[in-house]
Amino acid sequence: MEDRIPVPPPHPAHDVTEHVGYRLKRASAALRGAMDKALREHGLTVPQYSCLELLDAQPGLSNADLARGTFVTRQSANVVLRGLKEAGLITRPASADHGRVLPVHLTPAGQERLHAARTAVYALEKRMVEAVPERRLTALLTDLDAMTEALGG
Amino acid sequence: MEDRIPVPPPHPAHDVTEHVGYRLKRASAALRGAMDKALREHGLTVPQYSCLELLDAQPGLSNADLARGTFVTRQSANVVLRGLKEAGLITRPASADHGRVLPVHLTPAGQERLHAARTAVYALEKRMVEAVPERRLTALLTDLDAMTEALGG
DNA sequence: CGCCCTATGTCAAAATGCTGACATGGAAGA
DNA sequence: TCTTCCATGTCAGCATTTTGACATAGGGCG
Repeated sequence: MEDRIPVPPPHPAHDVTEHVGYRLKRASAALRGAMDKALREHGLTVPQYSCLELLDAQPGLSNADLARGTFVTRQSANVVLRGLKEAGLITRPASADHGRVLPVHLTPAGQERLHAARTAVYALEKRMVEAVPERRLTALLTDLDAMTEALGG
Repeated sequence: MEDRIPVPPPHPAHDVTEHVGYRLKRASAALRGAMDKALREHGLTVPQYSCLELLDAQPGLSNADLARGTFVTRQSANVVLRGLKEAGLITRPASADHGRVLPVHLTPAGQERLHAARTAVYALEKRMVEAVPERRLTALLTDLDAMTEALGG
C-alpha cells in the first residue's frame, strides 16, 4: 500500500534518456567529440582553441577571464595557457606592471593557427545550425540561455 | 531583399559567444555544475548518478553499455563501476556465465541512494524545463537531437 | 590611514578521463 | 566447420581537471 502515490507531478518522463538534461549532455558530448577530432588535425585541443577564440575577440584577457569563458577552473586554464605559450601561440608577461593580472595576447603564429582551425570548427557549427529549422534558431539560443540562467549561470 | 544574400558561407557570427556551440557548452556546463553540487550532498558524482539511473531503467546493462550511455570510454565507466561496487550500490558477477559481458544490477542500497538523489536532480530538471515556454519544449528536444545526429552521434 | 573583503595567480595532491594495447568470447560468412 | 571480424573487459601510462590552500594586489569604507 505504499504505492498510494498521488502522482509524480514534476516527473514528466520515466526514462532518463527522455529528460532535457540527458539530451543536452548528449548534444554537448557530440559537439565535444566532433571538435576534438577536427582540432586534432590542427594540433589543438578544445580548451586551447576556446582560449584562442576568446583572445582573438578580446585581446588582453586574464587567466581568470579565460577560465570563466571556457567553463573551467583558473588552475585548468593556467595549464592550457602554459601549453599555448610553449607552442608560441600566445604571449604573457612574466610580471604584472599594474595589478596582479597578467594580460594574455595572441602572437602572429597564434592568429594563424586559430584561423586555420576556425575553418574546421565553423564547418561543424554549420552542420549543427543547418540541422535545426531556421525559424527556430533564435528560440533555441534563447531557451538554452534561459536554462543556463535558471541553473544559476 | 536581404534574404537574397548568397549566404555568409561559413562564418555566420563574429563573436564566439554568439555561436550555438558556445551556448550549448555553457548550458551543459551549468547543468553539470548544478548537478555536481546537488549530488555531493548525496555522496554521488555525476557519472555515478548517471549509471544508477541507467541501471534502474535497464537492469543488467554491461559496462560498455553504461559507457555509451554516459558518454565516456569503457575504461572510465569501469572505474565508476568499481566505486559503485565498493560502495555497495551495485552488484557485478566476477565472471560471466554466458558470454564475456558482466551484467550490472542495482542493490537495494543502490535503489535507495538513487531515489534520494533523484529528488534533487529532478528539481534541477524542473527549473530548467520551466525556464523555456512549454509550447517550445518538444521543439527544443527535437532540435537538440537533430544537432546531435548532424555531428555524428 | 588602516581594515576588510574580494579577486587573482599559483603550488601541491588527488580525482577523473582518455589513448593505446591486449586477450578473449561470439557472431557472421566462406 | 573454420576463419575472420567485431565487441567486450581490462591493464598500463599519460593528460586533463578539480579540490584545497596560500600569498598578494586593489577597492571600498570606517
